[in-house]
Amino acid sequence: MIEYSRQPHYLVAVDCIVFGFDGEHLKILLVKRGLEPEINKWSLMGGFVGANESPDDAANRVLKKMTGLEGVYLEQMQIYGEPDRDPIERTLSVGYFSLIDIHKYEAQLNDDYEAEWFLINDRPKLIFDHNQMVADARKKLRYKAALHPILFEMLPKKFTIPQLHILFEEVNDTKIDTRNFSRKITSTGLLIKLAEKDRTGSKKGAFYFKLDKKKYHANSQAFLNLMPNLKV
Amino acid sequence: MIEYSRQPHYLVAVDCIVFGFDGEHLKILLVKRGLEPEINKWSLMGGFVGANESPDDAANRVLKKMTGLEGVYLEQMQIYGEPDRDPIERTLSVGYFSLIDIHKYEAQLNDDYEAEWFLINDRPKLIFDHNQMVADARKKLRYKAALHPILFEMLPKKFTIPQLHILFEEVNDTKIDTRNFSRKITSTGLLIKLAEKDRTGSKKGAFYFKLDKKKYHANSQAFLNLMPNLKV
DNA sequence: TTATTAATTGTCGTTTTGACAATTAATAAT
DNA sequence: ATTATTAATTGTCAAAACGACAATTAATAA
Repeated sequence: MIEYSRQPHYLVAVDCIVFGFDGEHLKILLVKRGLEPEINKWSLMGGFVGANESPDDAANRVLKKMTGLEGVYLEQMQIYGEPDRDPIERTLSVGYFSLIDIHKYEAQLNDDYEAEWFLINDRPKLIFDHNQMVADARKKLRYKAALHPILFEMLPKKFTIPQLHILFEEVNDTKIDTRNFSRKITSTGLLIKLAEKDRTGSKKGAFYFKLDKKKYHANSQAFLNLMPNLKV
Repeated sequence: MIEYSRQPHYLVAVDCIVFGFDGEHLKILLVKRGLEPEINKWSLMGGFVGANESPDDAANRVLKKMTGLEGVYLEQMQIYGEPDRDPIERTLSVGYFSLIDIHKYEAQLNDDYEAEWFLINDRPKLIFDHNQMVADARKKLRYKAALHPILFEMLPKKFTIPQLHILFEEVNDTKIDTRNFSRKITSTGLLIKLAEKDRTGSKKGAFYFKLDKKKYHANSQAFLNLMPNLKV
């Protein structure tokens, strides 16, 4: 009969794929690894799951420590558990992907943890299976963003439709008709138009919008169709 | 500095939510637990992740052992890792949900493992957080089935549209217009009409269909809209 | 031959979609 | 001051998808 005592025990870690948007391009936040093996190589931000915390707790803790941010969008992706994925000792890692407003990120932490933002399409090779994690996260981000209004999480409180438009194009790596896009986005009923305009980058200026938080949280589970000609 | 050696180690398990369809109702397969604690209580089928296997491997092994089936639909759901979820020792469990053709299930295994099929809406209380796992799996099944043609996995090779119709209604716990349903299902182009008819249960008989495997695998990632008036 | 039953095919107005064009509000140039 | 320029915004329209609803068909039983 199977008993607990005879079973092998493993290390359990979390790794976070942190996405941000600088107004032009999709970026991810990487850190220089601080322990052996592969010390000083680029990796995702991660850590071991402590004795008194759940994996979700651990991911939030790591994120807080390395970005200064709390209560950000964080979603469990999948577990990575090939027996030999860590050469030192068997470690299973729970992958999370996170969407943050890049401007809220506390830049002084760059120094503390040797963190750095990279263009998603121009990033260094990462340790272990972290490259696969990034690829999976990107795919999942695309999938979710096509159905649910999550990309707002990467924009400041006040944003314009052109900003949102560029972000959608970045995430999906495709061109989207501006006219149809703004109609579709406004028809969700999730945006509240503000009186103020953003004048940087255009003569006419683009109206700021903010999220209707109430409707956003009420409808965060609803299926939308935010991408034209959608084929995954 | 954080080192591997100082970190706590945990047991890692898998638990499978196995869905089946008997032609009328959605069912799940449960087993009587064979080890302490909570021995002889109903639980999901699960097991510890062995030293030389990934969690996916472990889930497949458990499923093979307890149902006799290989190569069935199996999808990672999420990890369950609250520190106190197992009273004996900290154990993290990866939840999987699986869709099988209930008729392929090898019934003699009922005796070997004290397994039993239960109506999804009339099941016993389960141990630990397994009740939550079932609730999560049900939600995820609904979500995925609304977008991707996965419910075929619970039907035999030859099936009729009325059978599929009942299954969709069961999964979504709602009535669906038969006329619109069959139009929508056939318009996916995934079904091949056979010459043979199923004569049980109706005078006219319903044509058998089979899945166009080629298109099915090519389009398994595509977004469909298989549920009318969809609001999650 | 007719009644019955469930499967199947059909109708049609409404809504959504997406390709494409025109207008507008500002600033910069003349 | 007038005009050119630029990007944001609003508009048009045909095709497709959607969903409420009805009629027909293929079999068996009466």
